Amino acid sequence: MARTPSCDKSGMRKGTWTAEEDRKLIAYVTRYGCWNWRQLPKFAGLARCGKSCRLRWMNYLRPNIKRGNFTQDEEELIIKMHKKMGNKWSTIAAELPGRTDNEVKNHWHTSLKKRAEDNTKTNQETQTSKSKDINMESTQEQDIVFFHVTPTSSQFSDTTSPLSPFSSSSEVSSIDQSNENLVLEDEFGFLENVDESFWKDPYLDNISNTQSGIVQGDTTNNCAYQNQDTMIHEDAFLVSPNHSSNESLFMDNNDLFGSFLESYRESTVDSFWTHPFVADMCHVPSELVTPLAMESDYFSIVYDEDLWS
DNA sequence: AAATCAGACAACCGCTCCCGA
DNA sequence: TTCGGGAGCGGTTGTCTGATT
Repeated sequence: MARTPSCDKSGMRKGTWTAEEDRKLIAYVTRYGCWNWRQLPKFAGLARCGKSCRLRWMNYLRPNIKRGNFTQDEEELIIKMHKKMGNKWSTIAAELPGRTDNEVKNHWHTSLKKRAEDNTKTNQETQTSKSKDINMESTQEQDIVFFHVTPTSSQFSDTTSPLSPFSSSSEVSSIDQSNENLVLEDEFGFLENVDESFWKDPYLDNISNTQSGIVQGDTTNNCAYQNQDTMIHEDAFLVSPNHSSNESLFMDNNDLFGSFLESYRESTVDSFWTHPFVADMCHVPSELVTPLAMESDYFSIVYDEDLWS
């Protein structure tokens, strides 16, 4: 998936974005906004063209982006809208909160296109068959075709379940929708299932305070984990507790940071899983994060108490 | 176990649109 | 009204990953 990093003629980096680049872009845009994409990389300390920065922010880093599999409703809407307006991906994406045009476009090309074609074919055959018996006066109803697809594992999650980068995995199928507590334990049973050896990992030696939940952060080494096998984000954003580093910008302006958190509070819980903000949340002052965690059944934090004390 | 294939998706490229001077 | 620069959009590519042979 990741492209081999390279540079173009002018020395601009190309290819996959690194965690460090993401961090710089997030930090800059969060503080100053995207006032000029062309100039932005220069001020943000990025050796990227503005276009690349914009794409990265719009498609992956900005808040409220929904990751994970498309629901059946979303897929039906995409197919329906595509039939009506063609490749107007941005218009279609606008009807799907949290989805980007790029994501919709990719999903169309990888799975929906063929399905839509097959369905149209089937539909036409059905119509041909019917026309032998029925003299249809109008074909108006053919303009909109609904596709009823047999749910697969990738379509299992409904709109009420948390969409995380892991929600498409097989463990989701063990969800007991009738018991929320059980759901959390089954799907995200990290805490009770943690292998002792995981906590002996030198990366996590300094973790001293554990709240129940899902996201496991390591402020010492800037990593966030979903479980011992799945690191959500390496080189996660560390907000300096002593205001001395460049990363202390959130601390310097609590109003700004407050509004930043507010955007998460207003969004669905899905956004907490948006890479890499989950990790970012692990590295903000506990007094800011804890209330946020209390509001969500799905979010919590592990942090280095000594670091923040 | 290795090779091959197909699906998925991040990212680039070129074109068009829009807006301000 | 025209022109230039920036932003946005859609097409396409390149690479990874999991499934299959």
